[in-house]
Amino acid sequence: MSLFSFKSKQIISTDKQKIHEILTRGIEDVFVKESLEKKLLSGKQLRVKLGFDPTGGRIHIGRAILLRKLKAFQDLGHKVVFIVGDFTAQIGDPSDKIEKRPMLTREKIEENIKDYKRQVGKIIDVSKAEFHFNSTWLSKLGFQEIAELAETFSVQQMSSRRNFKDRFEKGVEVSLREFLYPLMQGYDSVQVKADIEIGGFDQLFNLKAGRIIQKYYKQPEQDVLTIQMLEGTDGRKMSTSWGNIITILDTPEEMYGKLMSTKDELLPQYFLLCTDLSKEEITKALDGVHPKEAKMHLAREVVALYHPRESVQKAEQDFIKTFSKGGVPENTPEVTVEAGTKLSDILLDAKLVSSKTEFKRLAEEGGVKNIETEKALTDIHEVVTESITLKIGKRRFLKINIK
RNA sequence: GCGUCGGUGGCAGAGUGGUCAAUUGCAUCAGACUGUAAAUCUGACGACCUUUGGUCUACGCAGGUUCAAAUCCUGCCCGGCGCACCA
Repeated sequence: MSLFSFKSKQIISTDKQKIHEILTRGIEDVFVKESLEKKLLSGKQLRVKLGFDPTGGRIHIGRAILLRKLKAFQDLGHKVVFIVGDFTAQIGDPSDKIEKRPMLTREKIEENIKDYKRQVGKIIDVSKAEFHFNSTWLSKLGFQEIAELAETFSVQQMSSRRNFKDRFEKGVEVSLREFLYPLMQGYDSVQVKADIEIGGFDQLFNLKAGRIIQKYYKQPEQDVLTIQMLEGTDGRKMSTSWGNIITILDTPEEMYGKLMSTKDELLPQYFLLCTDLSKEEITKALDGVHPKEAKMHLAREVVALYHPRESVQKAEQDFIKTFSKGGVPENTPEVTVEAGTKLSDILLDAKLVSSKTEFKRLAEEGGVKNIETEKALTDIHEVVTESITLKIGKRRFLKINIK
């Protein structure tokens, strides 16, 4: 062991209250609980692993639950270890096999990681965390070793994994390669000597695979922590393609608004998983409180985690002004046109409507309003002769100035 | 490779020669109502126009049959499943 490892002796907190919080809040499953508790109380610095694919994209607040959990570990003094799945990203997940994923170039991966670090940095101190590329070791494995790794699982074991089983029953193909994926992820754990690995509940099998592989390599087995899955703002699974996500890069206004538009039933879940409020505070925030007020409270709490305090207030005021009082938001887009320009053309140019037909529909439905007079503009051939501010539907606004 | 079923609007999934710009569900959008961009109800949901109507483009791609095709035929491309290939 080199001298450098003694350079910064990390002080590890064994605060029982905090440990309890880590192991229960927003947690779906802990495996093995006793072992993990013991480890955390031992005062030894633990290596907490989280893998991610460098495919780019924004981190949403469902994913942020994981990161916030990591942060809790980091706060206790433990080591956060990120595995950049550059290898697994390329060959790993064949579930979307309609189109073969384009191979990510080295530069693209680097760029994505930089971006990822920037985003993660909003939650975690990345300077204290380790980053490893799993191609470093996975690309060097030979068939000999892969075969040995494969020996650690039986086909029956793999087949009983729920999402494989489902597909067998439905008659949907499961490729052999998919069987290999847990092996790779597990091997990552061996390489970084993970004490703990965390992931979403859907990752349970892969996480546990790490234990099996570590055991094979005569390493102490990692304990596994799975996080509850956060539902999207509409109650469905959170997914980029559904558009029901809140990302940690959203502006305060976007975040606030999206949180306000969540279903009432999701309130307790969001409070528990997305804020730092204690259980008692959450109970207080919900008990007998008007859902709208509770939601505003939630929105303030969440926005404050990712944005400065002042912008929280601003976002709230903006929301009240725009939606509760029917006003105009701060950042209303503006256009300047010649007098006599057709309204339909202006809106089309401003991309507020996708076609003239859409404009026609909106106008006929009374969805295009002059904000000052509250009058709906129903004439589809309306021509603009003076400066006006329009509200189209509930959340599209445009200020039109005349040259 | 052989067989078989299939490729339809953002998605799922009807439709098997005219009444199809295409049922329905989800998503989306609007209106009403409200507690908010929630819930509920109502409506809209290819584009363009001189708009009780008209025109164009669209049901994997390319042709063909027909007065008429998402629907029938031929070829091609892509996908699911079964069989074979191993034992």
